[in-house]
Amino acid sequence: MKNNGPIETGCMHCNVRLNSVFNVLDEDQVKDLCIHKSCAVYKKGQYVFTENGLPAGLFCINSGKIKLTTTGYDGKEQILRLVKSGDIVGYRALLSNERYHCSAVTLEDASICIIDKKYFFDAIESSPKLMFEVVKKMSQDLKVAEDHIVSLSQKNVRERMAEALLFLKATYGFEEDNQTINVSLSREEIADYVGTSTESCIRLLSEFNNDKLISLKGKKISIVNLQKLIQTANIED
Amino acid sequence: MKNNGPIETGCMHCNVRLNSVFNVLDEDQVKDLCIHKSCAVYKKGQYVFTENGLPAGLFCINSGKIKLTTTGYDGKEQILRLVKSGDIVGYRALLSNERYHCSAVTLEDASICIIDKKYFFDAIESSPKLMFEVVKKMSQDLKVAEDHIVSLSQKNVRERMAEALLFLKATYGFEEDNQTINVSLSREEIADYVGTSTESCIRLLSEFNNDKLISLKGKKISIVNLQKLIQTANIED
DNA sequence: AAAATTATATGATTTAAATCATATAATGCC
DNA sequence: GGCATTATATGATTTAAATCATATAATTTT
Repeated sequence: MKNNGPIETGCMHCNVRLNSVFNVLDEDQVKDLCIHKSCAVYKKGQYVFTENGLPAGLFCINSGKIKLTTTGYDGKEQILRLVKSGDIVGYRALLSNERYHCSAVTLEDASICIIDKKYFFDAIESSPKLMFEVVKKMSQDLKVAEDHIVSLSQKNVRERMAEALLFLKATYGFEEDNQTINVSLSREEIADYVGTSTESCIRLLSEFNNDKLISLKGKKISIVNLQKLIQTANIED
Repeated sequence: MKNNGPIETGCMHCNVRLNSVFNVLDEDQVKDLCIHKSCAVYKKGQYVFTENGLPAGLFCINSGKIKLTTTGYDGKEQILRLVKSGDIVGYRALLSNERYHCSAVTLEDASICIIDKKYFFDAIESSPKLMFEVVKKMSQDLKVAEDHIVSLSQKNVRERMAEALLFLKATYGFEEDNQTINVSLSREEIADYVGTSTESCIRLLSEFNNDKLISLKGKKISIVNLQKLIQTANIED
């Protein structure tokens, strides 16, 4: 027998509502939001949007992990941000009415909503709360970017590598074993975030492994000695 | 005889109104703005605000140049942004309700307004246009920061140095001679922006000078061969 | 104006990290 | 399953850039 009741997969129960900037909206506003969004499933490695493209709306990550990358000099990739479920993506170009200056690529299979551009603008104009949430998000990303600038400017590769592992842990957390970082990146991708060569990245991970700071199993990295890793990253506070 | 007419030094005629995010406000709104701002004069080298401080309002640069710096590891200074007249400063911490994560220091004598925090929030809530202007500003700063990340990750010091000179030119423009960059930074400050040692910075400027890309007179740097400097910076497009 | 401090300049040396090279392991593919 | 491709690993060499050192020029301070 067919059930004609409320669709359980709607916005009411999705990550976008619970963990994202949209948590400030009330039930009616969320319902309204659902009308103007469309959901899509992406396979690992697919592009959500690409550099120089025009934003059609705001992307909300329902599930899956995404990297924001830009093509630097000689085609070398730079990972600018790492995004997880509940996050919004592509807001910068959208808000400033520009083309994307980076691409978004899924790191694993993902479910992603796109909220229509026009509707998103209406929503933030009519809800200062939502606007402030988006502003806070951008403000946070700006802070992270500027912290990254300081690292790249002042730290050596070993320190940045340790810092990157701590950053991955902070972003994606641990798996059930409480020590394995819950994301799979290639050595090259890690290098593209850290700002080093793939070989140096591999070498340093091996060293950290030998020094029992981390343990390696394929692409999975476990933090074995957090305290020593923090020391290696040379973080203040 | 005393003149009781309109005060000519008010907001109507200041840079903040003309070149800044506030250009979207109408005459009445600007008048209102004036009531809630106070202006102050800063000597070269003075702090406008400092790292970890709490924002009391939004700073608007009437005249003068400002650097935003953060203290990195081992106390090494990092220049994060360079600001000119007409710009707003300190909006990030203010909007996200955080402490400053960088300090603002005047690079020359400056005249700076501060707009009361509460009033600024009221203003952006009541004027979506103003809010969008501020958002665009932050978006721009985020883009610049991420471009800087790519440079620091992928370019060598020589390329970054050339790029920095082009950035200084883009930010502050030329003097009347149409080739001297209109800002005076110490070699150390340039190094703190480029992410290199003071010695390397001095050496590279000397080299550029010998190679007739630039010419040096004290802290004043003139771009003699723009085309070659762009090549040295290795900029695409 | 002289002394002291700080900024700029340049040479010599060291070092971190990139590059080059090659081997092995893992993954995708017909 | 076996072949091809890509990813990881590690050694050897080179190179860019930091560091150390010292000198001179330019500011500040007294």
